[in-house]
Amino acid sequence: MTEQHLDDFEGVKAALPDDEMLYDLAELYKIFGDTTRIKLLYILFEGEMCVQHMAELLSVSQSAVSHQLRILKGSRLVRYRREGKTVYYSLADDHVRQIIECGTEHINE
Amino acid sequence: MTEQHLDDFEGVKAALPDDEMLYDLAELYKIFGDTTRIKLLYILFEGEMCVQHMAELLSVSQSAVSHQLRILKGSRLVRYRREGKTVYYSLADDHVRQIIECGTEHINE
DNA sequence: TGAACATATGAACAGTTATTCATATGTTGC
DNA sequence: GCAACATATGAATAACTGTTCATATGTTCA
Repeated sequence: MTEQHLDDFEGVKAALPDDEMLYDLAELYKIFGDTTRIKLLYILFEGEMCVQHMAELLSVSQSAVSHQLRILKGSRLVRYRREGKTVYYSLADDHVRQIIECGTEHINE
Repeated sequence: MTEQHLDDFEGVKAALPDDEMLYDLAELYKIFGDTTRIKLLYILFEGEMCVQHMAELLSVSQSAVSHQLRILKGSRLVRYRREGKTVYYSLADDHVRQIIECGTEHINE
């Protein structure tokens, strides 16, 4: 006996979000798909921190951290404020936390 | 006046999940960070579908779809059942939906 | 202004990844 | 067994990505 499967191509096609949104969504997840960036975000869960300290804490070069923060900034996942020579980064909002919690649930299934 | 920022390296370090979990988490998000895979998952939101139909629907080669399904299978995000020559894929559980909804919220902020 | 420091950025390189092509595996019906 | 079909898979290639190195920008203080 045959189970039900999708034959209505047009119906399914219509249910798909538009390409732009699918692209944006993939771009967002791509950002979480790197351990350095994930670590940076986890650090910022604890509060704000300057670039050099993040670099030291993760044993990564200052340049690498800066490059990654640029990406996080570009996606509006983090904010920053300058205080003299130092720049402190922090989470932009609570979305990051939610997204990471979502993924963590699957991992710890 | 100085705002509060993190100085307690050891404290923050202790708050970080272990490397293995951070790695797994990044690997999971990496999977969602590709438009073809996101589209496949969205299709499966509607129900189960065979490989060739997915390929046609997305205008991607059968081989490409199969390769991507392999990755999705590997992360236990999709299931499959064989019916004769045909293999039908479907979502493994509701985690996928939750994770994607989480990301969508940030996009539509 | 100039030295010292913190961060940002461009170019180059190495490693990774998605697709394609060719082909193998697996299933059905003759 | 064999032809036809559906799917899976390995190798090769092109595109993308993260890090490093060198250097630029920006800030402070003397």
